[in-house]
Amino acid sequence: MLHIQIDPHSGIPVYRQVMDQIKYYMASGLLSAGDQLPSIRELSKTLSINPTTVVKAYSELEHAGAIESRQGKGVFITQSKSTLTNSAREKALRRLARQLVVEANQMGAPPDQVMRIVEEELDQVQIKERQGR
Amino acid sequence: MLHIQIDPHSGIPVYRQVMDQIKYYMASGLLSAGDQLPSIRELSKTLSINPTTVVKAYSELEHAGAIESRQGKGVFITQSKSTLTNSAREKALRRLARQLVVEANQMGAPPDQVMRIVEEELDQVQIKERQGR
Amino acid sequence: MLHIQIDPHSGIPVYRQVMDQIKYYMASGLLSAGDQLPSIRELSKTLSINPTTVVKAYSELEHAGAIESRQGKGVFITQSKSTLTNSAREKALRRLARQLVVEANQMGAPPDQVMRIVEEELDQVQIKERQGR
Amino acid sequence: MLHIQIDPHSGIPVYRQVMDQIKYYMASGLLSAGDQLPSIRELSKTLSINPTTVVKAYSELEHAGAIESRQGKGVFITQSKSTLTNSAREKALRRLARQLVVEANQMGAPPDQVMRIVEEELDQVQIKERQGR
DNA sequence: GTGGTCTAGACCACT
DNA sequence: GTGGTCTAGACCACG
Repeated sequence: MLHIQIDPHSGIPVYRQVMDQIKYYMASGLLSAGDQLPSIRELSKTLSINPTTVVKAYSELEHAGAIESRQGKGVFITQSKSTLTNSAREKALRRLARQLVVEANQMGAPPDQVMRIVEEELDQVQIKERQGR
Repeated sequence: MLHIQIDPHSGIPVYRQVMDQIKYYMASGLLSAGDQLPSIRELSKTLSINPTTVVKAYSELEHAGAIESRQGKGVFITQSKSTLTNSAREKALRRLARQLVVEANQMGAPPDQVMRIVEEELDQVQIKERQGR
Repeated sequence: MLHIQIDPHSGIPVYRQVMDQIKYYMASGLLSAGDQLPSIRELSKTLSINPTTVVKAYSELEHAGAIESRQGKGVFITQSKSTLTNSAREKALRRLARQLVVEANQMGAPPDQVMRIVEEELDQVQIKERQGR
Repeated sequence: MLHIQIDPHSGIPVYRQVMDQIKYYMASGLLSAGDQLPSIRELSKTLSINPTTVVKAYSELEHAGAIESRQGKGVFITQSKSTLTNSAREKALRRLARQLVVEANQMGAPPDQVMRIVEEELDQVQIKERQGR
């Protein structure tokens, strides 16, 4: 049973919130390859959102290669071998890193703090991954 | 003279990019209370963007209390640094760091690559700041 | 002015028909990098289909890297540098090639005919590409 | 003994894959008029798919006049080859070829690669056919 | 039961 | 004006 929380006033699109939380569960090992996700109808009822919003979240995740939907069967986590080129991957990560760094700088946070936080987040993913197996 | 760079392909709204970079200059000390900002007409011409986009950026900044427009005189900085508490700062950074880490995990990028990219981006900001002063 | 024809009884999803025809126009050089596509509202009215169906076609094309949509400006053809790995590309093409070959075999079409048809289609794309430049 | 292979990841509906491969065997002469097909129960067990999926494949084939089910006796082939005219055949193949070429263009794959892949797939079908006889 | 597509219509964000 | 998101509800395809 997946615990996803939606904040309709956050300004972040609802389908994005769904995607992000599923990705986080995957990174932290609570969801792994082969696991079945809640059905579109079920999740939409649980979250009190429109089914098509869930459809959008799921199909974006499918585009990203994170999940796979099978007609009449359901939606499943894939063992994603990335189909992105190295340069595309680097570029995407660099954009996120820059966002973090600029925000930190703007707030006056020292580089050490940024590195510490990133390390901690990396560890959390690693640790949970080990637990899951 | 303010060096603002707009990337129309970044996915971030243009008015947001303008705001962020002005806030960034305020945080890094290049702009401080009392300094005058370029006029709407001037900035829109320099950046080749729509004047109404600059209007939106300025009015959001004014709403946030960061700048003040004085009729017929121009737009001026009213405060020079962020007022966030330490814990709020940490929380905001952690959100961005988590996004980066989760995305990296998704793409199968190793932790080393993430750390390397963050370090590189941190260095780059430092360099720019030194040049600016 | 783009001439797109929709056959609602073909069994092929409408958004797919839109995508395929735009891709074909790109391949044949009638649309090239930088060109603006009809707006969502305009195209939906022209084709007498729902705007969200056009949205779906456009956003799938954007995922494929073929087009780019800019908030408040419109939708434009990109100069797509592929972000797919070589193996993913080969795999996708092989699937289509297999479909063609199996269908041909099923119909009793000789290999020569298949090769001839593929060459002709390749030529058509090539020729029009040269004309466009 | 029919060798049918199902790929649940191909995106093609399972019942379609079953139909296509039976038609393929008919075209290649491995199945001819009067031959008996495996029972629904047997085939569904062999392929590890749902019996209703086999029912759907068989009934579509029956509807198309390719097979005939005789109550209590089994399912039999009624015709052994495609009845398409040359021009219809050419048209169908051209549609598939165009799809392949357009997609290749989209991904920036050179014409040579397309030709190479088609040749390889043609060869592979030939080999299978020879082995079957 | 499952997911896939489409419609009609609304509101928001951006330029 | 542009695209982006969301809702409500329908029908079809698949297993």
